[in-house]
Amino acid sequence: MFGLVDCNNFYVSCERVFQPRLEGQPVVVLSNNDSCIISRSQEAKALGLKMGEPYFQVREQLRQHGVQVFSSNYALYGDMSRRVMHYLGQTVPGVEIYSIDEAFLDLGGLQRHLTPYLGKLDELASEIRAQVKQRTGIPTCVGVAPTKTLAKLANRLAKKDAALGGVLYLDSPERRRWALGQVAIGDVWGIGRQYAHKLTAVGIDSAADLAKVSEAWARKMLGGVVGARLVRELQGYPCAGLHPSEDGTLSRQSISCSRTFGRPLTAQADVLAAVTSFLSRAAEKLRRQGDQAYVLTVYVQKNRFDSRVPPPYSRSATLTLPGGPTADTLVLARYAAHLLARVWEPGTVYHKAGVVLDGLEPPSSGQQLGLFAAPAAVVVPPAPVLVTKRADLMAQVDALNARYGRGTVRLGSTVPALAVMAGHTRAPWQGQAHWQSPAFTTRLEDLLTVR
DNA sequence: TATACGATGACGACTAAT
DNA sequence: CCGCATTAGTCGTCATCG
Repeated sequence: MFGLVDCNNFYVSCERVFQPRLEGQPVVVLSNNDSCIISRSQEAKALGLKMGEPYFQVREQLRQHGVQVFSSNYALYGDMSRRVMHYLGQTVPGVEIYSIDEAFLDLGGLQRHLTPYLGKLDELASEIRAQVKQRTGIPTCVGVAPTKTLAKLANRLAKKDAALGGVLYLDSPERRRWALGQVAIGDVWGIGRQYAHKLTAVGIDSAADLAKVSEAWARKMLGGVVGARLVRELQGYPCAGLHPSEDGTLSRQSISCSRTFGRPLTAQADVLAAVTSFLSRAAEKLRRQGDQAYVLTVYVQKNRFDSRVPPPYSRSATLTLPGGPTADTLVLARYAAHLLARVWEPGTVYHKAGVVLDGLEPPSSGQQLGLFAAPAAVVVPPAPVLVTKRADLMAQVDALNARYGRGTVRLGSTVPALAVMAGHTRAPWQGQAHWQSPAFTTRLEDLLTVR
């Protein structure tokens, strides 16, 4: 049996925890560079504001209705997420952190101290919900069902119907049949816009309709094995297990960093500064995870919303690192510069860039190489003492940046000389964040004062 | 003026090895 | 040496989800 804990309007809820005046108010949180709406309070949803809506298109509407607007504050949201996940980890034996605001729980074999809840999983779910609220201030809903897909579905219904008290346990086939009939096809986990359109065209309008199709049909219509699994899960047969998150953290298979620029860029030196900066961030995340990367991708994007700009909007270049896996920012940055030159088209106006680290694996010790090992003849191991010095250097840089703030120590190539000479404090690729709340939980000077 | 970011997986085209 | 089939891997693009 699976539980799904999903925080309500998570980013808005995080802002509300530290600013109770926001309760009952329409509130939205904007994405990076104050571009798009990415979190809405119930009151904001009631005004018709949509997820992903560009800010500049609704600015007037927000002003008219007195909507409280926030730039995103990921330091705060990440910290609140850790608090929620930490409590869940302490409480149930298996927790899979699915996203910043969601976790799957293994409610199959409960530990002894939870056995009073056996057969009363709705009571356990209610208790978890109440404890998360009390300990972190974050409201949640909990769905419980025999498969992950049904737990997602139960969670959605728990959110929709306030009479359920934030919890729905699909404990019987009858309840499951009822629940399937309540959910529109496009709201099923794994059914996006394309599939929803395809399915409604042939009269499949609800989760219940989809649960009735044959496996062969699902394979044909919904991308092979993925579709077959989805239908089986709706029928109550688990096809996906729980992947517990080790000590409350998530280990990624890939790490990326990308941003839309503060303004369109045409100079390769400016984009290189951006790419190098993104690469530095990605490499920091890589080292924090304790891994090395074997594959590096750099991509650049034009403005796909500009009708004068013809597709393709994006170009990428990927490289399997000739020197083998590394977590060294300087090594990675050197290759990133080459990859940027490969995708660069002179005379193009660029809008966004990003880097991706793939083929992540822990540092290999001695001769032992991992999944992505190159042929032995090609592997040229650097002198061990040098590796140690470089690893030490990276550790020192990470420590300084952690202590004195991100960007205290950074690569020279992230700082375009012209920008410095012109006295700009902000690099041309950096955006704005006009309405950021204080880092209530992670910066000493921003801590709340209680009188 | 202005339209997110990050993670995952699928697929087609291509290459190398067997 | 070539042609063919198969497999694994690489690389670029696209779609989906939260």
